[in-house]
Amino acid sequence: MTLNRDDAKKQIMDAAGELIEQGGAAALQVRAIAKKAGVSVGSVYNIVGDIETLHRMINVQLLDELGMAGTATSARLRKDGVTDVRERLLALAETYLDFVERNYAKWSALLAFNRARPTAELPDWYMVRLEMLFDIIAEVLMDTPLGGDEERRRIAARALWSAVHGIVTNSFIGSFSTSHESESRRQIDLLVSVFVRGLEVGG
Amino acid sequence: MTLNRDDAKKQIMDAAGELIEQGGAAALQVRAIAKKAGVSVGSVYNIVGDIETLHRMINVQLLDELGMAGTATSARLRKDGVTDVRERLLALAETYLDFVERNYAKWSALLAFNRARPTAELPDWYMVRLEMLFDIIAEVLMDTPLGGDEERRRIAARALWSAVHGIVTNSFIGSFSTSHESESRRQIDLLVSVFVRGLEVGG
DNA sequence: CAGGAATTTGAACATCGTTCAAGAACTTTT
DNA sequence: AAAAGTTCTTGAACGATGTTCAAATTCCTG
Repeated sequence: MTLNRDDAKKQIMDAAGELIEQGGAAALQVRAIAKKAGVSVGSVYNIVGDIETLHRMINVQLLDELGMAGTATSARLRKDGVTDVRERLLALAETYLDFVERNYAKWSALLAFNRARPTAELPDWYMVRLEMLFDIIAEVLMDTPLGGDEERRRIAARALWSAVHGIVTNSFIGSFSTSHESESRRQIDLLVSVFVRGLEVGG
Repeated sequence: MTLNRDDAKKQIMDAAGELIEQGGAAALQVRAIAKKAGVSVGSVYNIVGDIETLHRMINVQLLDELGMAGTATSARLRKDGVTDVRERLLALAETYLDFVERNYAKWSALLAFNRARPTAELPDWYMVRLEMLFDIIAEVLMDTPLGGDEERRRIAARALWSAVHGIVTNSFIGSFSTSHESESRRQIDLLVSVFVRGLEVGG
């Protein structure tokens, strides 16, 4: 019994994901993928193209999962009637932090993706998904003095998301073993709290 | 006339830097390095170890340069008698942004460095240099209500630095071609301004 | 200048991503 | 149901990569 194309594609994606989780982006090797997925080396190329494309697909899948996690948190907050901006931003940051913790190897591989010199072409597969994440934050910022100014709200949403992203990334790289969890949580808590207070005060 | 060991090392480092600037981390290949530096393949291994070690050396050099740039800005601000916290933080962020712009390929290669699965061992070559950068920020935060609380000041400094780092990284990845410059500057300006206002207001 | 120590060299090796002619499997036609 | 045509799968082969190490070369010392 052989696999049809869709099943084979799923097998390859799963094998690739497991390999990254076990050995990082460096472990994403055609022969290992083929063996784990139960197909030949040539089939990997027929089905997913080259390795770079496969890694891109893994990254897209990962960003989509993150987007769904963010959307789910956002919906839960709405259902629970949580209105406090600080609390909602912290909950979303917590969702992001949890996600990176649970998918650290894949996330690290995503960040290490750009090994070739950056070209002028913008990777829209990345940006399109980032926009969705920004929008989740922007929606929360509706309930601040920024609510009326769409442009500034957009800027603030991107800034906040990128800020949390930077904190999480640096904390994980920095002290992976012991205190990265509480360390990044404290940084996020302080940054978000102070930022929201600054928002609610200023004109 | 042959090269002595120190000269050869410098030649190799320079060649490696040029290769990264031209073709990213993927262009860091032994034979290209050896040819450009005027030594043999074996000598590259005798002098700098393997390619990963060489890339680590490039990264350390880069972080040191960034540290020096930050220290220089800090000194200039002190000499000019600039006391406003917001202005000083923005000047430091501008220094960072300029640095990444001028060394984009090398910086991108640094971010793409961790291709193997992250181990429990913390890369102290990275952390030691990051600490220096954090300290520059922490010094500025002395002139805020956080001045007395050393622990919270440390957290805030790391959070701020990581935040700016995240903004710059995302902006460069996002829209490399046209508006990444003004986009990241606006995000940094907004984040720092709101954050400082929140600091000066709250207890 | 001879002899030993240290360094440099590049061919050789293992392994990587990728290709593609040949075979296997499947579909359509007669 | 057999044949012809089409599509897909396979894995050996190719070029390129990081790394090694015996031989050659250079350097140092008595």
